[in-house]
Amino acid sequence: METRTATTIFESLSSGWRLEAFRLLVRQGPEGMVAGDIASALDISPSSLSFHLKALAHAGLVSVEQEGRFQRYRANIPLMLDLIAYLTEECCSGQPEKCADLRAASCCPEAVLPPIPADDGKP
Amino acid sequence: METRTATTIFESLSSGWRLEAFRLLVRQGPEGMVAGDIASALDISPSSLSFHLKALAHAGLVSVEQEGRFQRYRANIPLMLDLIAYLTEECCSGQPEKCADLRAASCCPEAVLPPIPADDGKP
DNA sequence: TCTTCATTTCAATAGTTGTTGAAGCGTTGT
DNA sequence: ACAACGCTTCAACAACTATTGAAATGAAGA
Repeated sequence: METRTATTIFESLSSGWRLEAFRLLVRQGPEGMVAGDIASALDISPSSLSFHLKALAHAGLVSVEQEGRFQRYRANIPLMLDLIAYLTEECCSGQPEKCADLRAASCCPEAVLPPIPADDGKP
Repeated sequence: METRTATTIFESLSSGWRLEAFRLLVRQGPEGMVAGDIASALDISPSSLSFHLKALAHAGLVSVEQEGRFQRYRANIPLMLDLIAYLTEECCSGQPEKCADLRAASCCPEAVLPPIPADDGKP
């Protein structure tokens, strides 16, 4: 992933409204949600929500599909996972022993960082 | 994690300089890096770097320690992992079958999302 | 003590972001 | 055709963010 792509995504998650909207859509899964329902759930004006959804869509974090007179939004979960991979890749330059303590500090680290490769002694 | 905390972190990763600095520190691991070396590595002015490191520190993503006349910065990896957990929690409202296709779309999804609990038929 | 060095702080400036309410656009139902 | 609906776009404005270079701070060595 390019730096530019990642910063655009982070920027899109840097507002409370946008983060809440995205999390709502992640919770909703493939079903997604139409704009009006998101606005009701977050208690935000349609115009303001539209502004924020546009930023999320521009970053690629949500997709839109027209459905009659509604606009249905869905979270782009694969992109979210790519972002996480980008953020965690090359942690401690791939020297797992340096990472061990840091990994242990989180509740379920092995679910998040790439697995520590077993050292089989080969070059 | 509170929304406010998360948006502050995302905001701190929404600039190219800050994201590059943080990734550099993640790669560096517990050893960290002094400000001057970060500035050289990124080819940025000390004053501008200081501004950006301050934002990362304010978000809690990096820590600083004085070392003689140097300032040593280190990535806060546990916080990074907490953020990831916050972002991925409750994906598809915990109904894994809805998530299956989305997980499959990423290169190594089981390393990133919480494991899918086996359905043993119990209530 | 005086100088040098590493880094941060400050002030000025230019550019960007978010909110509001009104207007616009396409879709649906009468 | 018309009105109602759902949503987006627009313009104006206030608030915030980043960059620059100069000045300040504080530690180390002569």
